[in-house]
Amino acid sequence: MRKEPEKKPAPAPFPAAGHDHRACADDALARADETCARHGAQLTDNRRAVLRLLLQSHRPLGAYELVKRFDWGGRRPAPAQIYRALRFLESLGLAHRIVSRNAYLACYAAPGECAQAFLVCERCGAVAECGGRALEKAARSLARAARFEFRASAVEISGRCPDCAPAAC
Amino acid sequence: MRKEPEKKPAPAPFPAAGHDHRACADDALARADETCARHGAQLTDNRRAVLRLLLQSHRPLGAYELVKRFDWGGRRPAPAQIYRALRFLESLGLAHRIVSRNAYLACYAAPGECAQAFLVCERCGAVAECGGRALEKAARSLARAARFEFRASAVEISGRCPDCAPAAC
DNA sequence: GCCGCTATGATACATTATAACGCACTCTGC
DNA sequence: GCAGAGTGCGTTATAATGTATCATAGCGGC
Repeated sequence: MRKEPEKKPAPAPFPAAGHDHRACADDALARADETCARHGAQLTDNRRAVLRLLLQSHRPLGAYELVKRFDWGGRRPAPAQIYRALRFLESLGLAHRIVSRNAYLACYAAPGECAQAFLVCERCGAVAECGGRALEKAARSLARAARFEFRASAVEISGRCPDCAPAAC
Repeated sequence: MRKEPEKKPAPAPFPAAGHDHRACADDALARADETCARHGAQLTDNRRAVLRLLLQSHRPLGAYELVKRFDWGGRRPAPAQIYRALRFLESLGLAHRIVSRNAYLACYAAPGECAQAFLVCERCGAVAECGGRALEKAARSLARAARFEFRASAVEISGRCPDCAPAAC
């Protein structure tokens, strides 16, 4: 999902039917370790647990949903706990906030590859991250034209994912 | 701000220094009347008041900020009141929600012209709506490549507005 | 040991948004 | 005029989301 050197325009951002969640998540977790090491940051138990939950779900989860799922030997962490981890993960690009849903999605892309463009299915809630070089370029040129100093762009495209689209084949 | 037939790439989306708020707001309000008439919807006192507040501020306001500003002869409306009006205004494209700020911005553009791309200043909070034809095109093609059925795209670009950018002249 | 730093655990609180209900008004058909 | 449907208003209560704050624990450096 993340190595193909630009053969297809978009390498099927929604996980395919036979998709192996576990391998995919383990993979991403390993990359997260690397990323943290590279930044001199620690992927503590807390943060790792939150990331793992996000990776397992393979779809965006709300902070309070994470609180519910967080198994802490019976107890539950306070929201602040979760938000801290999320902020950390976001700051390293290991997770993204889907602002239109108040939810958080693990990033499966390789470090440099994640482009902050999201396809959000209105029906099933699935979200795919997809490379938006063209989008970012357009955003940058728009900003430049308005003499606006670009820092980041967040693009959320809503519609229907392939599974939910009405028989588009 | 909204009639120039594509002479400049972006016609200064942030209001200029000598900008006449009142005229601009009255103008937009008149257009809102038209829009409502065209849709067979009523721009009731409540809705008009909320829209006017948004237009006056010329920057995004939170729902509770609107509650505070709403002068109702001493009393204050309940949040629900405001949210209802906002939902109505949004549904007709007379106002937009700036998701990244949980705030609402009046739309100053002519009905067909509003493009749902926003430049959000991180420092002063100003937001400009600006035409994003290229952006939307890129978004559409991205969606198509992922076999995703496009319905709408929301683009929020964060950075510094011309006034807040560090001496870019 | 002691300092400075970072992350945690906990409580409380702030902010944003919706549900639910009954009333008032308007329009329509009779 | 009047019943009934539809829409919007005003109100109360509550849900959902996000932060501030503070004390504590652990860890590395000196």
